This record gives sequence, C-alpha cells and structure tokens, in this order.
Amino acid sequence: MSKSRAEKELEEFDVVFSALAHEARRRILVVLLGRHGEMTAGQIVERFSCSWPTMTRHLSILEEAGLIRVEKVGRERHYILNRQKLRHVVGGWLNWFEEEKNP
Amino acid sequence: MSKSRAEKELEEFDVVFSALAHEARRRILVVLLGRHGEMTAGQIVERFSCSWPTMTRHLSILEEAGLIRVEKVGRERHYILNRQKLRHVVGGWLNWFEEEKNP
DNA sequence: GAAACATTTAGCAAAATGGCTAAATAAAAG
DNA sequence: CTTTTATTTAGCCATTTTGCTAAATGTTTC
Repeated sequence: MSKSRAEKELEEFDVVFSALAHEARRRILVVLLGRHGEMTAGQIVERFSCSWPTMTRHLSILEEAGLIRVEKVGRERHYILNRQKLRHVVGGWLNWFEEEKNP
Repeated sequence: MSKSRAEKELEEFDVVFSALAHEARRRILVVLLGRHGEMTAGQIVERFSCSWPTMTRHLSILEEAGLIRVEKVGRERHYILNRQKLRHVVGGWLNWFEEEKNP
C-alpha cells in the first residue's frame, strides 16, 4: 500500500528536523548561505574542525533531507543550499503555531 | 568567564532543535496546541502509545528547552505550551534564510 | 493513617548517532 | 599509466538517546 499525503508530510518533518538537530549541520547551512548558497565539499570542511568523513556524513544527511543538493564538477562536489525546502518544511510546521491560526 | 550573548543563543538553538528532533515531542506540542495549549500529563500520555516514564522524559526535554512549562495542581501536573518560545527560536533561526535578507 | 491516584525517579538494555582511521574511487595532471 | 587531488565508503568504538519495568513520591480520599 502507498503512503498517504499526510504520512509523507510527517516523514518529511522527521527527516528535516532530525537533520537540523546537530549543531554542525545547522552551521553548514548557515555557512552555505553566507557563500551565496554554493560551496565545494573542501571549502566547507576547511571551516569545520571535524574530519572529512564526518563532514561527508553530515552533508549526506542534509542531502537526504533535501536541504542541500550536490553537483559533480570535475573531481569536486558542489553542495548547493535549498533555501526553499528549508523554509517550506520548517516554516510550514511552525505555521501551525501562529496566533492567527489558533487564537 | 561568562557566556556571550551569541553563545547563549547558539545553545538555545541547540536545545530547542534537539527537542524537536523526536517525532513524539513534535506531536506533543501539536496535541497541546489542539487543546488550547494546556493539558495534564495523563491527558497527554493517553494519546500516545508509549509508557508513562517515556512520556515523562519527553516532557522534561521539552520543558528544558522552554517549549512547555509545568504547573502543579493537586496531584496533577499541567503542561502548558510556550508558543512564543517556539516561534521565537525556530522562527528566529529560519529568518536567516529569508529571501529579503540574503537575496 | 491506609488505600488509591497521578506522576516521577532509578536503573537497565537496545538502538541510533557521531567521531575517527584506513582504504577505495574517480577525475585531472604529469 | 602513474601520481596527485578531491572526496566518499567501510568499519569500528564511544556516547547519547530512547524505550521499558519496578520502585518511589506526593496528594487526595476513605
């Protein structure tokens, strides 16, 4: 049986909020933002104090959540911020708690 | 030495986003919202399929994050949603990613 | 005060997460 | 084709998280 719309939405919340739970991952998004939304893996890792493999894992968790996407350019990988997804999912959830909606 | 304003803010993001990482905890907030922001522990736990102690822990994580507060009423404990905190912290973080701010 | 009620605390086991090093891959350069 | 560069994959260990049951706590009722 296929998943309902609501189920998929809950899953999306889960994967996004789980991705945002780690400080390094939130910081990666902010760093990307500061560099106009696109950086190579190398440029990202040099701003952090963790190992390459650890960074790779953080990046793939963010990618899995759809908060960034990757493009191969030669032997580099460019990671690109998906601001829209971030705003849509987190903002969408937060919106339930707006005063107008539940006065 | 004391913590700077920025450090305290980062810590706040961390504790709030960590609290929101678990599906049950996000759901607790939504359930509270649906009941006008206030419920007893018992009313909350009966809507979930986990044990009492597990719920108690989820509630204390949310409380630690400042997303709910508790009031003792006789032998009951009333948990009260803090919508403002939720909006302030999550919205505040999300705001960095708004188009106007980083066009 | 004894019994019942509402809830938390203690303590443990299983699972998930996050960090590392070493090895692998893939593209570019020599 | 060998070497260098950029990055990921594999695999391991430590820590944290989450769930449970049993016991404890504080409050009301009888």
